[in-house]
Amino acid sequence: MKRTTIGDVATAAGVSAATVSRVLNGGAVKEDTATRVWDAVARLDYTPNALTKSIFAGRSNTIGVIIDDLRSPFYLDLMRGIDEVADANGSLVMFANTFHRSGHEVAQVQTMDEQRVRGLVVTTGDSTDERTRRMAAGGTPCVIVARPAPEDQANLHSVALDNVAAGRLMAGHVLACGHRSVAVVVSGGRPSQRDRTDGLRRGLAESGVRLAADAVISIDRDERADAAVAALLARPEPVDVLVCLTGRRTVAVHSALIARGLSIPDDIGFVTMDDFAWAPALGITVVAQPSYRMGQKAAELIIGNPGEPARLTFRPELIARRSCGERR
Amino acid sequence: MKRTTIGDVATAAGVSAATVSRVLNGGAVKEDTATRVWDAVARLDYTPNALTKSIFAGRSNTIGVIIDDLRSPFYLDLMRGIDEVADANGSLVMFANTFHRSGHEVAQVQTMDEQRVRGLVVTTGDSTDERTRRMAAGGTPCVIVARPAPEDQANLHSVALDNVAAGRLMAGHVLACGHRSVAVVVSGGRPSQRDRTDGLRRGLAESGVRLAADAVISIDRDERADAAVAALLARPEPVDVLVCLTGRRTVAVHSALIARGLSIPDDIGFVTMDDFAWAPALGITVVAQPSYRMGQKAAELIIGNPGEPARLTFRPELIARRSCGERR
DNA sequence: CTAGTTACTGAAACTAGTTACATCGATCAA
DNA sequence: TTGATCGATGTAACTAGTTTCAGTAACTAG
Repeated sequence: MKRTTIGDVATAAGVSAATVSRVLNGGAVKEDTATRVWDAVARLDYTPNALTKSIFAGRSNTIGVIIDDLRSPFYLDLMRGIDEVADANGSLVMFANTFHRSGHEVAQVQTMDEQRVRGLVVTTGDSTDERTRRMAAGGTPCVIVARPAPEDQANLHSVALDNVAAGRLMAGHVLACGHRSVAVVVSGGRPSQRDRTDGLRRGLAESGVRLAADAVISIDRDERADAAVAALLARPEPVDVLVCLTGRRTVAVHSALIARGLSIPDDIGFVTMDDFAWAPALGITVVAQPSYRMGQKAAELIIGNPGEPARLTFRPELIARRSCGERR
Repeated sequence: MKRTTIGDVATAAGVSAATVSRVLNGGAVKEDTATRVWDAVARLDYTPNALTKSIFAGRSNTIGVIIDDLRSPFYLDLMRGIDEVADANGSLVMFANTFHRSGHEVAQVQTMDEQRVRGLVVTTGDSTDERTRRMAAGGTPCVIVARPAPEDQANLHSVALDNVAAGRLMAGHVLACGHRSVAVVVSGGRPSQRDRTDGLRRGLAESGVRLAADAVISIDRDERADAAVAALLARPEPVDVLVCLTGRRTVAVHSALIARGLSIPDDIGFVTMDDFAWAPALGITVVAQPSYRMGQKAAELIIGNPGEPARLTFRPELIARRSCGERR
């Protein structure tokens, strides 16, 4: 099924393709000529080919986003923030999910580069990979989200939470709620997780509370949550509060606690990362990231594209509810 | 910043652009020529321009998705399903969010058409709009999700839940739990909402339970949930169970109930649409749609593109938990 | 030793548009 | 009346690739 081209419109209107282009994009054209062209456009149902425009422009008007998994309150809101700004600027969002297949990321970045995206937001991988770095070097603004800030390189920006502060915020709240024996769940060994753990550990240490090495367990799949919680609770020292440093595991860890018949916060306190729709209803205390705003900023960095690398750090915010045994 | 083109690679390798193209896409090329070309590709960091390929092919390798709002368990899982199939087929997903601005949808469809997407998934709007219909007529497979099946037209497919069955399923369960006085919350007057209401009403009627007209209230924004619930409870007849026919309002409606100090299911039963991550933890009974599978099917319809229109209807599934006052 | 076949390669045409430049007629000032 | 200017339009070159066609060289068969 051959589509209508600018040439077809030109023929129908009895003008050249150049004139049609001028009518469509605003050039000097006599009024009745323009009318004839618009008429032909409507009659032939002509839809210009944006791909062709893009190849001429050197790049498309699309922002690429590479994400591990949309389920995860943080990434979902990030996406929404990116999309909002993109939409306001007439940009589209192209989206690729790695579904946790590490290694797939490089291929996705390559694909985005082939699509000549206007900019790229990368949220996966432990650090900035070589492919992304080359893409930035090639002139495409790239924003690394929630990873360690990359080396100083043009077009390579970063948007991240102050993870150490997040850990400290949790430590402060946990202590304020009267807890002294803390157990921690993280997911994987990502730098962001390490920073949160460090912040928590230091925050606790400043009040003389020590976080034992075996009181921190990493869960890389939801199915492991039950076992991890069991291991944590089996330690000789009884646990006052369970701190979950990853929003991605909140459901699984919370469920594991409930499944063991523990009542929150009476039997055990619970704090986690990232606010979510059901947190108020469940009374779960969280340390929230401004994920929507981070997404907006990421998109703004791409659209504004300051030459020199920008490094944006966001402040975490404690939303105290009931799950940590807050006094009312 | 000028990017490396196939011509640059050709010059560097001492061959013509045609030969480079053949090396890259698999044509008959002498081995040492190919080696020289690959060498030049690596040395110059050449990334082929997919846009150019697409313009030649007549269409891109991207699936367009138009959605109201990603927050909503149904749409999120639908997206994930689409993405999974797209990814497996080397396709990308291009995403546009209408953010509930009705009318914006037509512009989004137009944009997707300009991008020459391989296919389009539309989930917004009350019915199939003219623009989408024209796009299908132009040869782009379009899948209408969760709307009334469009007229019989080539390339225009539909994927939907059997909404009447969903309503009946709810009626059956509500009755089985011993409830007789039912109140209902819907969102907007979309056909899917009407069908669910009809199914519910008929299911109840068959057991002699009448659903009063003023026992059904529509909420089109989360903020209205409190007022709507108040109005429902203010009716002379006491309400046994509140049925929420839209997954998008689950949080708001549930919270409104809790905010009034009602205990679920002791004071009032609660059933809603669409399963979600926290439903097991909260013990909320739902009628689930196979949203992930529906997304996969939508993508498969686009990739497989049967000429004749396909109309896929999915069966809802009741997941009984505790919120409806289930006997154990 | 020649004709036919095959493998490889390049020139040129093509995709669907944009844009620089040339052209043409009309208007206007000298 | 003539030269200059201007507005409107077409021609042709350009974007970055793919593909067809033709030609060359090498190889095989008779």
